[in-house]
Amino acid sequence: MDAVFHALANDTRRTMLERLAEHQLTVGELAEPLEMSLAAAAKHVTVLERAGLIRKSARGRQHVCRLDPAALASADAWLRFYERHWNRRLDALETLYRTEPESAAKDG
Amino acid sequence: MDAVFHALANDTRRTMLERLAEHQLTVGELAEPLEMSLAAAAKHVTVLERAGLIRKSARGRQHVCRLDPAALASADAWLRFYERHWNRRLDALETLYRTEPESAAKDG
DNA sequence: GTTATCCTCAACCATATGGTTGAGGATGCG
DNA sequence: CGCATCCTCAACCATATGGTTGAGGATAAC
Repeated sequence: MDAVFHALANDTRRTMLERLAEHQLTVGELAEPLEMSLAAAAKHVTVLERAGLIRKSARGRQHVCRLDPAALASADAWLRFYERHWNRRLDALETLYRTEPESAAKDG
Repeated sequence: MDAVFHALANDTRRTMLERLAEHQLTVGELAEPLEMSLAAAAKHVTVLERAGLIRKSARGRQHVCRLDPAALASADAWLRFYERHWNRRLDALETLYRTEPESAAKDG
């Protein structure tokens, strides 16, 4: 889970995922629009792979990357689970504002 | 967005958020169960705060932390948006398997 | 006023991260 | 074969991260 969120915590890598949501792409294709070396881009790909967000397979000398939604689903599940709590808190706060504005203001 | 996912990419901080989903807590209360110094825990709190995930307010010498769901909602929105694409890809892949197993195997 | 408590801040350290370059393996092409 | 291409690997560098300790500010308690 650390690895998944860490992988998502970088705009280059999120952009890669966005592009991979459309087509599968080779490492070179992923690197092409980026203003960094191929080696640097390949490192980002490795981070995504080790987080389980993508899979790589060799096709000749090209390495094709495609999305693996399982890890993303687990991150999503984490957020959704706690979202329930947050919504509960927000509802409670809203109720508090309606009934006791001063106390609610103190709370937040 | 980088900051939000970075903040989530650490188990100590996710645990803090889980606890804050239940009650608001002081920095000391957040630090108490952790096997690290108060200063280290306070640094984690700062990371959460700078990501916009929590808000801190002074109450005497205690600093009370409570969840701010807005940033979490944005992370959730990102995941949900791309989830649509992933699901579409998965559906397409499934269809491909039904109609052209060999070609589908090549694709993944 | 004095002392204890809660927390921040600054300095420091080890390791991780994100980039570079250069070398080289494996494959495709003429 | 000989060479170009795609990519990995290793070494290196600057900076960030996650922890420590020690000092100290602000507030609470006596």
